[in-house]
Formats: sequence, structure tokens, C-alpha cells
Amino acid sequence: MLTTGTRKPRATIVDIARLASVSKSTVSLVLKGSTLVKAETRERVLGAMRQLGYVYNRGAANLRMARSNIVGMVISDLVNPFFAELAVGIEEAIYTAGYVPLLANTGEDADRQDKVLRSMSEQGVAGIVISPTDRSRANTLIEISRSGVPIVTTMRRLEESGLPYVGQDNFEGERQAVDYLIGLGHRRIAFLGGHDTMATQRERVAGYRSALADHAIPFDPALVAEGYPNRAGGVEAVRVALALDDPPTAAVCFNDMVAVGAIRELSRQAIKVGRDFSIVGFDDISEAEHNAPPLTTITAETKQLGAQAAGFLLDLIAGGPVPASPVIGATRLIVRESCSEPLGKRARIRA
Amino acid sequence: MLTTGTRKPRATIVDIARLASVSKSTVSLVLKGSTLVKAETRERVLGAMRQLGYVYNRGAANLRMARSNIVGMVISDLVNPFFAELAVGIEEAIYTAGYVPLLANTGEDADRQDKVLRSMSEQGVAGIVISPTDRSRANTLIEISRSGVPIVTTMRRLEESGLPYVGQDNFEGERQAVDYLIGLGHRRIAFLGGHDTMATQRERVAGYRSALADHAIPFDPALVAEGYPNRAGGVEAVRVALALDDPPTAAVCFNDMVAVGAIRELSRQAIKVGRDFSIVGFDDISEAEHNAPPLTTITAETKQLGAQAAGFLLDLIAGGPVPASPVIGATRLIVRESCSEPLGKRARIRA
DNA sequence: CTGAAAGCGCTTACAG
DNA sequence: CTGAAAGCGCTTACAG
Repeated sequence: MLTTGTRKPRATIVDIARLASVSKSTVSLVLKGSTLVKAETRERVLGAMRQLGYVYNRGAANLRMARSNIVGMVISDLVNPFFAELAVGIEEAIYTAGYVPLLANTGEDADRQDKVLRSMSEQGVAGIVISPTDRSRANTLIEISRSGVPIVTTMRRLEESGLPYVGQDNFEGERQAVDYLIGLGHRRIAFLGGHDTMATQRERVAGYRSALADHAIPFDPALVAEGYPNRAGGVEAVRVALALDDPPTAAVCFNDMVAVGAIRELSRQAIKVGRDFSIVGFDDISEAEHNAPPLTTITAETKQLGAQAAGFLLDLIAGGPVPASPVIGATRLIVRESCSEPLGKRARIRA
Repeated sequence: MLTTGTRKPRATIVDIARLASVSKSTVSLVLKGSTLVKAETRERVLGAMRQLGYVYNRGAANLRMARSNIVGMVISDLVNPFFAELAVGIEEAIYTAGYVPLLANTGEDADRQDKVLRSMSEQGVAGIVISPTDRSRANTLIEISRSGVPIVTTMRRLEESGLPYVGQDNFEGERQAVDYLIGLGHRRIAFLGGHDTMATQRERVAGYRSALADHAIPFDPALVAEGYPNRAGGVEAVRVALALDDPPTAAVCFNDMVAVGAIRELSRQAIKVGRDFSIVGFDDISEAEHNAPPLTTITAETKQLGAQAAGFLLDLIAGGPVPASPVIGATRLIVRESCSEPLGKRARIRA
């Protein structure tokens, strides 16, 4: 039934031209809807196209026009719902603008990132939007950017690259989270997950410290437990924090995945989150809302931010100027049910 | 600092040829590592490339060779972790084979699917792997397939298309789930989520009915509560089931997302899953393991299946034969903590 | 309104 | 071992 394997050569504009008894210039003209072509001729050409099952060869056109309608998207971890949402936001914007997204998932592998970047470069992409991997070197990106391909980085800043950046306000977001916890009465607040090799983590930790400082709470380095930015990392990190001599009564987490892992471990230890221990996440992935308990977290409108990064790149591709400063999306605290006053405090009030 | 906007034309093989004082044929030869070129000449050419920052124009080469190194990937819902994992599996296999994946997320929108399919076709993809949207018409796919582009469908079968298919064994998987629940002592078992417009759902419901029949349990249509295949759908569906005059004591769910939604709603109603009510999911997304309680579910090695679908397509692209029968991956029950004997039964035993 | 010609950056026989 | 020439499927001035 299928004719796979016997790949018949596709019809070209000269086939159409011949069948419609016109020149290929004329075919090309009707292809772009030029008004120069007489209606009757256009119809004849269109008919020939239908008859031959013509499909436009965008690659040939791109070659001739010395441009490209392909935009590279390199995503650091597609399996993390946060980045999946980001990817969807980017991808939609690219399609809407009439471009076509070439995707690569690097899975946090910096070598892989270099490879796909090179491949995209060969493919002649019009531009690239990338959420860089952890520990990624900027060399390849800089090189490609120098060759004239616009690049925008997103979500993870690559300071040394000087590349345009679109991200959320990690500092302010984490401040909001910690401020909320302090308002509830917490004093021993841990920071769980992430590594300080990630700019994102450093920015969030800085926000955490800033909120602490505002309330004259001394910063205790033992309270920041690094770990992978995923569920397993959350499990590990919360164990470390709990094992402290003076354990925390609450924690902010590097992201929601870490928070979910931490909550799982806490409940395994029969510590009820939202009563015995308070947790705030970051990202507001859709799982957060459906977690048990529903997770209080920080949102930054991921999908929109993705769309914004793409829009930004599209501007650059269109020849727009490189903006002087990065775009930093505002964050917002979403209160759900994973936090409460510290146990001790309630006890005292009741007494 | 950046030169974006002042896109300098990339160096071509003739620039290299000129600088290295050879013909462009020679440059092309060293490009493909031919042994015909004298070592000294090769070095000179390579040096010129470095000096000019040459980057290969794969598009031009593809045009000339009348082939393509781009493979289309159309995914029905990238935000669903199940499909995200699938996508990663496909994408890796494509990259490993030296191809480059062109991604589109259709978000379950059939019109969008047609659009991206057309776009990929224009782009001259070497082949396409697609997880079709719910209610997707096969026309465009058949048309493209007829034009000689190999296509493999995955996860959602499009019976009327006659296209090669790689998926998991929905029938057998659901049988395993229901069989397990029956073994635990359940008799009133609901099927939650999904619509019968989806082949996947129909196959799973058939497996559900088959297991029931094996144990001479009559099928009660009221027990299958359709709904969206996501968390919200799970919330809705379980409410419907619970409102029945003779409510179920357990449920199998269309997928893990539905299961997670259902569990959330159950716990909202103070019904403890894994004690008062039993739930089995389908897919084994990574969230399943970290859910509260950890979700008993059916796995089909998603990522591997994705890789298999891609490998399959790659064979077709290489000119391999269209296999006579679909590839159906085996499923396996993963027992975690979301199930128990029905309450009544335990009460009786204790009495 | 339509046609002939050149050229985008490659590869591939074909000579030498 | 290396070079000259043709051609992949388009677009774009330029004539007419």
C-alpha cells in the first residue's frame, strides 16, 4: 500500500511550468502571490500544481535568497516540566512568526550542547534561543554569535558571553518566598537543591540571603544544602538539612521538582508538610498545584517568558538592535497549602 | 560587542579554494575526508577554513544531493511528561544517527498538526515520526506518505492510515492492571479518563473489559467515566464515579496524569488512596514514583519505545521495507502504594 | 504581463 | 592527485 522506498522525485517549478505552458519565472510569481500574473494564468499554474502534487522546496528558496526560516531551540532538560513549558512557549512563537523550530534537548550535557550548536550552525539557522546547560562554556556560543547568527539565552544567564538574556527575576522571587516564610514566623529556613555552578542558583541564594538580612536573621551556610535540581536532589537535600543539630522549620527550594522530592521524603519521615514543616518551591509547574499538599511557590509565567525570548530573537533576526539590558520577568508568590506557622510558635500561642 | 545585525556573508568553498590556491572540487574532497587529496594540500585547505571561519552549508549540499538530513518529529502534547520522555527518546536516536530533528508540538490540535506537517514537507524532511493528536484525520499524513516521505506513527494508532506503528500494548497493559485489582479483591472497578475517540483509550477499555470477563465480573458501562487525559480530567472523572449509587472501590486510569488528578480529588474528599480506595495509572511517568502515595502503574519503557520508533523510521529512510505488522512493546505492572484490598473485605476478615 | 539568464553553495562525474 | 563544468530547485533583476 505504501510507496515508501520508491521515493519518487518531487515535481519542481519547471515541471509545473511545462505543464502549464509558462516559464518558471511565472510559476515562481504565482507562488508568492504576485499580482503581476493574469488571473487566468494563475489558475492554470495552480491547476498544474495540484495535478502534479507539487510541494515547495523551501531549502532551495532559502539557498537562493541567502536566508533561512529555521530557528534553533536548544533546551537543557526537556523532561523537566518547567523547561517543557518553556519550550512550548518558544516553539509557538516561532511557528506563529512563520519560522520553523529545530529542537535539541541537551539533557544538561555541555558537550552535547556544543555538538548540537555546531549542527544548527551548519544547518544555517536564522537564529538560536538557548537555555544553556549547567556548567556550559560560552566559547561555541560566542563563536557562532560572532559569525553573525543572533542568539538569545534564556533562564540561565551566561555572564561571560555578553549574549542577550531573557529570564525571570530569581533574586526577587526568592526574596518573596523567604519573606513570606519569615512573616509566618520561621527563623531557621533552609535553601534546598541546585548547585552554585548555576547562575540561577546563585541568584536565588542571593535573594534568600537578602531577605534574611532584611530581618536581621544571620545567614547560616549549613542551611544551604546543594543537590541536583530534580526530585532526587530534593530528597537528598532535605535529609541533609534535617540531620542538622539545629534543623530548619521551613525551606525554600531551588525549584518545584526539588520541592516535590523534599515533600515526598518529609512525608516518608512522617513529617507533615504544611503543618510540621513548610516548603516553598519555584517555577509553578503544573504539578505544583496538584501536589499533596498543593505547593506554595513562585511563578514567573514560564510560557510567556519563552514566547518573549523567542520574540526577542525574532526581532534580532529582523535586524533589530541588541538591547542594552537583559529582560527580567517579574515573579509572584502563589500561596497554596505547603506552609504554616512554625510548630513551636503555635504551641506557644496556645499555651 | 556583538555583531548581530551586521550578518556577514559566510565563507564558501570558493573562498577557501581561492585562499588555499586549489579548485573548489578539492575543497569539497577534503570536506568529506577523501584520501585522494595529498596530505599537504589537505592541511593547506584546513588552514584556510580555520582562517576564514568556514561553516559547511548543509542546506546547499542537501539540495545538490537531493536528500535531507532533517527528520520531522511531531508530538501531540509536549507538556505531558509521558510525551516529553517519548520525545527525548526519539530525539536522541535521531541525533545519534546523524540526522537532525525538526520538532513540532501540536498540543492536541488537529489543524495545527496539518499545518506543521505541510511545513515539514516543504522543508524536505527525510521522514517523520508522529504521535498523532486526538481526533486527527489521516488525510494529510497519507498524502505526504504517498509523495514518498516515510512516516511512522507512535503511541496513537491511526487505523485508517495504514501507516507503520510503534506503540505499547494497551490492551494487555490494562488487563494486567485490572487483573491485579481483582486479585486484591475488588469487584467494582472504574475506568477513569480518556475519550473513546482515541484508539489508545478504546484499546485500554477493551483490556479492562477482558480482565473483567475473565473473572466473570459483569461490565457496567456506568463505571467508565470519560474525561480529558490530564489531571483536571482525573478530578472530574473520579467525582462522577464516586457519585454513582453503587460506587467503585478501585479505579484504573487512562494514564498517570489522570491518576494523579483523581488521587488529589480523593484526598480532598478525605478518602485515603492505598487504603480506602485503590488506583492504578498507566505510563509510569517519573512523577508516579514521587506521588503521595507512590502510584502503582503500568510501564512500557517510554523512552526506549521512542527510540524504537525513530530507529524504525531511520530504517525506512535507508530504504528498508515497510514491516507487515506494528511493533507493540510489552507492558509491565509496577506495584507501589496506591492499592490495597477493598475496605469491606478487610473489615470482614477482621471480624 | 511573461520569458531568458544568472546565481545561491554545494557535489559529482569526467578529464587530465 | 587536481581542475572545469554541469546541475540541484529556487528567485531576481532585466528585457520585451
